[in-house]
Amino acid sequence: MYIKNKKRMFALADCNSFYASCERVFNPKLKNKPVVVLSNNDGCIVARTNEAKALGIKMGEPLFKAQKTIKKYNVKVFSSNYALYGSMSNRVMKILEQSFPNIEIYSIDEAFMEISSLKKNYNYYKYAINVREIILKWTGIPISIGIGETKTLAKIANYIVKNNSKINGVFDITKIKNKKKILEQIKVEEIWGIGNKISKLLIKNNIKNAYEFTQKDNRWVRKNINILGLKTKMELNGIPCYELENNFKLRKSCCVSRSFGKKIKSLKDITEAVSAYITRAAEKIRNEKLVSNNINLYIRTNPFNKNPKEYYANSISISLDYPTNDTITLNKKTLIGLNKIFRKGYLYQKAGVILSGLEAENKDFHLFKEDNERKKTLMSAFDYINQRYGKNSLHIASEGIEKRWLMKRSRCSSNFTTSLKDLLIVKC
DNA sequence: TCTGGGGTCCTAGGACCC
DNA sequence: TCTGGGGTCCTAGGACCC
Repeated sequence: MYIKNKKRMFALADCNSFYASCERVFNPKLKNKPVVVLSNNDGCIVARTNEAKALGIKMGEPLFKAQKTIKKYNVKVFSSNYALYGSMSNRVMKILEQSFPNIEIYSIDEAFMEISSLKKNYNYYKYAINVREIILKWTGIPISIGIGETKTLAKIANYIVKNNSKINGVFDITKIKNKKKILEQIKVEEIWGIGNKISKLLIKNNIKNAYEFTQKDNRWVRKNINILGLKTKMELNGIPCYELENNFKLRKSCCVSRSFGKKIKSLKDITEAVSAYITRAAEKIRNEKLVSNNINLYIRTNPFNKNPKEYYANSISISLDYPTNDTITLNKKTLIGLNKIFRKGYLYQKAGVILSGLEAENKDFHLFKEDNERKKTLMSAFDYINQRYGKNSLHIASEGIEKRWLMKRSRCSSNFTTSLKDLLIVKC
């Protein structure tokens, strides 16, 4: 419950160039150097330090397109190391949680905080500066904090910090009563919630910046964009439409998908890959005590290939007879689906499985109860062995041994925070 | 030659019913 | 020849996010 007329305040903390900053923490030689981190399969650039941004390397750019610049300026390149980033993220989030009572962890490197409940006349700016310093000192990760009357304005404030070297890590947009000048400098495509499609539509209608968007008629926005567009517009005007979301919400789907390290042709190789993906997905939902009602499986060739005769993509939705998280049941069903959609003669590039219709495991499950209990015991043993002796110590036969489909990951740093060997190296 | 992965929400349109 | 209308529910696809 919120007191009417009380000024609302949201803060957004966002780690700067997060993945690249993580690499820097454990490799001081990277300080002040251009660094980029790649997506899975060493495909695209997904994190860049300011030095790399200054060289004109774009977010999401395929590695091969940036290769020239990388060589010329000796940019340091890393494969993504999610074990490391996940553990660094936990450290940052712990400090934020201790500093702010109402927090929503929004992504691996971002968190929203509702700060209007802090003391009256509190100096939010000073407090945020202080938290920022603690995080930098204790984890080595630099962050930016934006403060605004709504989540969208906090995002804008954060954007301003990141794009203005004179601002020292924190910007409070609530201090600016007339926001016209500041919003005029934000291009529509930089607004949170306005993506590629909608920004093009707005520009076509002569709306080029955030201020012009705030001046547009509500009915026009509702009709030509959608309800979310209208909410975004209202948030820019300082009217909160989005509250903090609680972090314990059960997820609704679970996806495991990968591009293959090499293009693969045979049903045998795809079977192995798909089997590994569904096994991983089952593990993930078991870990969260969820069961699934539906599997969606898709396979495709390279979508960038211009020759339509060489392109094939298909998917299949498989309803389960009863909700389950049993690896063996899920594997069987998925592989039946795969046999239905697989076509010979194509070079496949990617496959994925999505478990949906997720619900909490029900202990009073009557139908198939005995069968279910037996499977559950087996899966517990399966998970125990893999946790105790390392990932994939035990796996099911259809995953295969050759694994010709495994992704590329040629420039990976060590798991400094999780492996004992690396911890010793860091200490020395 | 080489182009990521994992989520959420909204909406249009089809299926079905009376 | 003439062939309703309105409601609900579900799903696929599209848009967005990091």
